[in-house]
Amino acid sequence: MAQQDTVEKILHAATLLFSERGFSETSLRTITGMAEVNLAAVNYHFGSKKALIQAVFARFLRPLGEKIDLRLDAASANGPDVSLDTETLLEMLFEEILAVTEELGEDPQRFMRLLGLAYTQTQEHLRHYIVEHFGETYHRFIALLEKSLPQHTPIQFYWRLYFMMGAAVFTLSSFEAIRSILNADYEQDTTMVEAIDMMVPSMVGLLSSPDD
Amino acid sequence: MAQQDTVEKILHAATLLFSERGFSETSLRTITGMAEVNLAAVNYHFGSKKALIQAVFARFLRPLGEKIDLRLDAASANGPDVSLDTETLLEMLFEEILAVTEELGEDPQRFMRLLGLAYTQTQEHLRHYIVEHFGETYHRFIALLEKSLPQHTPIQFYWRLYFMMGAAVFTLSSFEAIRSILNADYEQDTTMVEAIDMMVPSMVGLLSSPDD
DNA sequence: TGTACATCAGTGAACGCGCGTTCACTGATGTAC
DNA sequence: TGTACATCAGTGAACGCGCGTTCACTGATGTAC
Repeated sequence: MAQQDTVEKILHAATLLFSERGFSETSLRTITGMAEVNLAAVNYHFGSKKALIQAVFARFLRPLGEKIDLRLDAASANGPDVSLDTETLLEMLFEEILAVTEELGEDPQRFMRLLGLAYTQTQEHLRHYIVEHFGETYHRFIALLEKSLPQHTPIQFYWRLYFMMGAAVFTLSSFEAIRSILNADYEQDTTMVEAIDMMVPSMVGLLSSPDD
Repeated sequence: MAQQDTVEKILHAATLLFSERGFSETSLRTITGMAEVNLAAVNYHFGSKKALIQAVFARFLRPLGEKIDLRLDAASANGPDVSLDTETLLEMLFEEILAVTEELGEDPQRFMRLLGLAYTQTQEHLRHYIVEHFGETYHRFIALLEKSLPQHTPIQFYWRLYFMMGAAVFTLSSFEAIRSILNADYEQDTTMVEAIDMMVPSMVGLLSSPDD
């Protein structure tokens, strides 16, 4: 068995289990059991549980950052002061999230749940890791989003950005729960793509409605 | 020492520590250490760690439910088909959350963080407990909120409700982090009440903006 | 071509540690007669 | 009023368990001469 098989099997199982249960609720024994590899293989390949958690995020965030940088580079080819509107920026972000998860063969909902967990669970090392490895693209994207909403003061923009992130992370990471309630109470099925299509206009409304 | 002292000391320390670290990341030894009571006192008074987690929520949710029921009763005294507008309902909810936390001598932010954790951490017993003991008032409130937004289909309303809950829980539970970034980047301090004042109009906008 | 050695993915068993829980016990207070 | 008993909040020490990590080892593959 090639090394990549074991590493990839561990990353896939860890993505699945971490997104379902959280980090400290998931043991290495559960992960290696599901991946059908030896318990010691995690420490052999990654060094520690913390490093495995970071690797799970790097698997998504590295290609996502590259894709977004490419899109922003392409947009700025026309001139140095790019200006994209709010909706275009949000749609671009969701498109690339869906593209990355599809290439990795993972469910996009799992990735959104992981992002939510990175914010809400106590994993200081993880937040540092994400800022260090993904902060540049993040700030580049946020700066363009702010530019697309010139009506706000920086502080108003900042609050609304957080409201939006909360709505997006919470909704997409609880997608399966919301979906099953919709099924039970309204006899209506829904897909992640439909949820995003419903969410983008709401997000734009939330971001662009006038101050006070 | 009267029983209430020990019980209350445990509940206070647990509220503080759970909201900061999460449930499985907080050990009974840490809680009893901070509360300055014996380790075995938790199992003596509450029976188990799970029961302690539920008691921490009951301490907030029981009085909150009672207060909201009273407010809704008072509003419906004028006639059986109450109709309150969206903003009034949201303001009422936040007012009562602030009132309850003040009476308990706890920081409202901790309570919001606990609510967020109840959604995002794996604690099935807790979600069952909350629905069982607080579900009635919750559904009564949501029904009135839906009534205040007649322009939406039930499904549209349902999605927007989730967007709003995500934005509220995420923002208020990350309040301290947001506050310190605002301080550092914009040299501006902010309070929880100001954040809520800024949030309510955004929430109303998010809920009431037209479909598609 | 053959032999000796190095590299490296992977393994099985054990390590110490912190966890939630249990249990026999204490000592103060209240109750019955 | 005095004595025996019951109740109950609280305690100290130990329990077994699952955890992340470590370590000596294996066996296959590649490299040097």
